[in-house]
Amino acid sequence: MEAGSNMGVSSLARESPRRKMVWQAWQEQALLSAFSKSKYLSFAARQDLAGQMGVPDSRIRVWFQNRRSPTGAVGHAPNRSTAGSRQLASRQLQKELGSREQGGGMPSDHRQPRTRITLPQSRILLEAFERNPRPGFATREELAQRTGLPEDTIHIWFQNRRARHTRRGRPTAQ
DNA sequence: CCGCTAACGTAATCATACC
DNA sequence: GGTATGATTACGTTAGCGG
Repeated sequence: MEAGSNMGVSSLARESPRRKMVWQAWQEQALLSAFSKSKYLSFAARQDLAGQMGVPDSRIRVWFQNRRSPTGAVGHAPNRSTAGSRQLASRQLQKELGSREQGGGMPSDHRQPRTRITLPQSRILLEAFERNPRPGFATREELAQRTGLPEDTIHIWFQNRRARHTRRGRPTAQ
């Protein structure tokens, strides 16, 4: 399976992840309380909770993602990727949030507003991507400094970039 | 050493900016 | 309308903290 130049992961030591969050008891209670009300948080609600707890909102998002996982830990369930369930979940979120809204049609705070990455910022990220498509926390922080973008946005940018430009890249005439 | 779970990854999808 | 791409989801894996 290996022929030396594998773009692979085995020999490429992964950079250090972010330091693992350790919740205070009162923070965990706040999270549990919010989760019991709804398994999903709008962007506004997530920001609000993060502000109250004094933690980055990305940590709240990850906590909810992990918490939503069946048994909260994963490990089995050979369930195939059912596109239907994703759509359903999205629908449920929309419905929950939508039911509170009425006639307004203000989808603004459901999702984080789209960040508009400028060309100079793109150049910095692209250059970093060529050096290492999976930067660790320290590198992402450095890029955040250099670009002025949030670290979380940079993390997402790399995920999207890997998904769409790494392997079977199809620039489609560009 | 080991269990729990934050952090992280991929793939698909939703949503929006831009033409 | 179609394309590009940022943000969110489900689901699975990796790895750090603390017992």
